[in-house]
Amino acid sequence: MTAIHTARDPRFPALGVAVDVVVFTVRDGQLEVLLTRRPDEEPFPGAWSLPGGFVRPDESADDAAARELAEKAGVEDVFLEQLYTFSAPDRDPRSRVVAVAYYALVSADKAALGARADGRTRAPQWFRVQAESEEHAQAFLPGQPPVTLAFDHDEILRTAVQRIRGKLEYVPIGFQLLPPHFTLTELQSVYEAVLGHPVDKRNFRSKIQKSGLVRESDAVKKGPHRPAKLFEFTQRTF
Amino acid sequence: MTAIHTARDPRFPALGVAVDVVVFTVRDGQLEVLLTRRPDEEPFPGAWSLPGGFVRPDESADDAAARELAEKAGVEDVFLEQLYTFSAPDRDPRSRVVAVAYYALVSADKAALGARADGRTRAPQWFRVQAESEEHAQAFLPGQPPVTLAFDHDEILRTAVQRIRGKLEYVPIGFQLLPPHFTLTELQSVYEAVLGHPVDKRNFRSKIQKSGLVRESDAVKKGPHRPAKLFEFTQRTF
DNA sequence: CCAAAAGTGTTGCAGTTACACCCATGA
DNA sequence: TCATGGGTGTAACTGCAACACTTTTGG
Repeated sequence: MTAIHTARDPRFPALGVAVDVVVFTVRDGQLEVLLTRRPDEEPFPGAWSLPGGFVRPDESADDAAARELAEKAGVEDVFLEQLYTFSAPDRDPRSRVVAVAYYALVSADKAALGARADGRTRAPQWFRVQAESEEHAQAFLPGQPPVTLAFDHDEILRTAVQRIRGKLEYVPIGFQLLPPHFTLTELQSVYEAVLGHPVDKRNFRSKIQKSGLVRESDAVKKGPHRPAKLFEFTQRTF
Repeated sequence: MTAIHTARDPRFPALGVAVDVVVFTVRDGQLEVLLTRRPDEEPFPGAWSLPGGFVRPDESADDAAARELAEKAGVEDVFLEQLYTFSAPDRDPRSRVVAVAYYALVSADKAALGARADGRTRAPQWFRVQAESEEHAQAFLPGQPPVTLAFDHDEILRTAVQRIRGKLEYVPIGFQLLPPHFTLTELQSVYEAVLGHPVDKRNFRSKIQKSGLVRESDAVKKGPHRPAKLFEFTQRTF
């Protein structure tokens, strides 16, 4: 900790730049977020926090976020977008760290592969997101009270939930949370999980079909009931 | 330049955090942006650039942006919002600098007070913004070709123009660009300048009046024609 | 034949667009 | 009286919300 107080170029005060990634998935109709456990050291020993880490000298923040996502969640080539930069001088009690926050959308099938442990942090874990109002968002495990996240990560999570809700209305990000083939009911379930409220089935289906964003495939999903047509995106990126 | 390579905490590589502020105003129906001239030293000697500077150890990026705005544009208490963080490793050829970009909206009456010079940089100057398509935005002086900005500031400017256009549609930021009392024609002119295209007078007026965001005052603006009613915002903040 | 989920249309309302003329004033 | 910008209403259209029953399958 003393090293950072050595004499240096005054334009570069002792200050770190980190990325934190809010990784979302939807599983069983529930919005979930990936959290990692902090080591048993100050600050916030053992607390849950968003996966993140310092930006390396030769990489952009975007690169760093993608790297963290690969390391902590084990996923690549997913939707990843910058959220906001958090820079309160005391947001990290040890030293000055500016956090460039990102959010990622991962389909449930990819999410299952991820969540690997490394040496310092224990295995990351998926938490459900509870966000009844616009101003609150909390992570919790079923049957347990919500957890309080380290640093300002509760605020980052809240900001991320607001962002995806707003964005879902006019950008087709819902597709990012599904495998290549999906039923319209599954797509609707994703929308409901993100928005936090039910949507009308007939209106939803007609809107989606009119949008031209999905194409009917010839496969069906079977079950102990009427089979559902499987759809696919007409374009993978937007 | 060597100082930043001294041994130090590895979590804090030699890396600076700066803020750049895209200060907009609307004057004579034209969207304008404030630019400062770089000193005659590398990199980009004498080039025009967005006002900005390094974040100090004890201030947040928000604070730094507000400070830059006060120092370079001479304005305080204006609309100022974070835009995006630019972090390509080579965006500053000298050394690693991450830029947290902001955009500000200043009314033309306040803008006239600002634009002061300091020792290193010459007096900042207002440039018009040309942005016919969504993908291009350039600064220019009347009768002159567009200027190429230093660093990645052309990209930042373009991002800022996209942002205010998108935001204007659903957030009443147009008011930030006007003095406390204004005519509906002036407000319409601000919208047209930001959006870059004309809007229908009758539809605009009925939408604004229905919104409840403005209140008719009892003053009028005179001229060599029929006097126009002056309006005021019903709320100063949103 | 029963349970479970899939699938399907219409109507009313609200918001948006397109559009042209008269009004009040100062010079 | 003329030039200048201020001010006003309506009709067609489009998108969104509300709403309930029939179909297909496996067990």
